[in-house]
Amino acid sequence: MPNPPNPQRRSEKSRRATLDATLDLCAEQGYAQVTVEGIAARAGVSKKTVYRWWPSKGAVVLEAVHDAAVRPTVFPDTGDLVADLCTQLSGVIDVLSAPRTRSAFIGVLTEAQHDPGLAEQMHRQWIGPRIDQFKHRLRKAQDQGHLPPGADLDVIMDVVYGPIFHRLMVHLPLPDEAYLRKVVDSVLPASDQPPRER
Amino acid sequence: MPNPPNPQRRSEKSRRATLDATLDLCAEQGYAQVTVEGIAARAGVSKKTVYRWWPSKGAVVLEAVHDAAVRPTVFPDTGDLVADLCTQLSGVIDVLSAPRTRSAFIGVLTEAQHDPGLAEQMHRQWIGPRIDQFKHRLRKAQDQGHLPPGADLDVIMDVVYGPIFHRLMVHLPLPDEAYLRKVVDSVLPASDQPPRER
DNA sequence: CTGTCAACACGACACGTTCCGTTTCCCTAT
DNA sequence: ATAGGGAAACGGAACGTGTCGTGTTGACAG
Repeated sequence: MPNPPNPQRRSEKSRRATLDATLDLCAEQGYAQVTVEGIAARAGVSKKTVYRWWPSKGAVVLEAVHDAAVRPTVFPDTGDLVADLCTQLSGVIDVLSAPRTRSAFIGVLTEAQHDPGLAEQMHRQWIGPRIDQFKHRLRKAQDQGHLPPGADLDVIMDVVYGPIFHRLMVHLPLPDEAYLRKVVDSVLPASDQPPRER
Repeated sequence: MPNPPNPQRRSEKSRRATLDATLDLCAEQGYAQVTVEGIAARAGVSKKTVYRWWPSKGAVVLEAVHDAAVRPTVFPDTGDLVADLCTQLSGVIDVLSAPRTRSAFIGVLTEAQHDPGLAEQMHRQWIGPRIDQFKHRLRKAQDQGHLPPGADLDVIMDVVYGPIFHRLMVHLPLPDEAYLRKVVDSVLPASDQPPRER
């Protein structure tokens, strides 16, 4: 019986080679053309090894993208809500534009639509934390009087992130900084002037 | 050499059976599990026949969804912009919620991310016309003074459709009517009535 | 701290499956 | 007569699994 492998003995070298090969291949051929066989070959790794640690191609790509994208998309907190929003959104757009991550990102996002397991993992290690950070930042802005207490955080989140996903799905060019600012401005209830000073 | 088939002699019965079987199978098994072989078998049609008229599974599903979704998502014009927006958006959400169309819709949308030909066709016969209708309706509202002349139609479109795609991709429940209205209200520059004080 | 050793992750390769997209052959309707 | 439709089979690609040596690794003894 295949006992679950022991993570302690896992070869970090193989792991890295696999993830790197994955992003490279996604960039070169596009997500759909990438196969587990191809990844293994490029990484100089056995297919068996890939399947030992990941259940599917999607899972490999998810980890590869997560690995590469977490850093550029952290949520800053400089005290200036609008600026912070724009910074974070720009980070996301960069990841969605950079050749090395774009296809992999889109691929895993779309694959998660058909693979419940992948969707669950993506949500747990990615989407969920982002949403929490986002709302946390917005609540803080509320406390500081930069945002009305009654503002609907869900609506704001949808409206701010929505355009990126909309344009992505519909194959329109992604928003640039100026456009982003327009969106952010158009939706954030302009109560920037403190109702009460902090 | 395979001459291009003659559309005049095409069997409408086979076409319908194929499209119906496609939606059924998508609903039953999910888009990813559906195969051309399965479609042909369910439709009582030869695989050859499918490939004679469509280049790929994605193309079949695109036509099937388009066929089923065009009617419920037409853009109304009652003179009331907010109401019309909500109506059309509800139509889209219905298609994205109904079991028979949901999986097929999402499937073709995501597949188009990896298949340029499919993306092009989807844009030509679907997305493009919708965008045109949308902007046409908004310009009319501008002419009638229901929307400020300076309003950025692209921003409005992104912000209004964005939440649907965002929530779809991120696996959150789709907006309901009340939520939609909130979004629409929050973004439409309220020049609907003579400038009200706020 | 160091040498030993069994466990186990690894790479290589081969296997049975599934589905693809195409082809062949014959039938049928126009 | 022509051309689309149905049945069946094809080679090819990729899947996910299994086997088999090889060699690295971590644990333990001294």
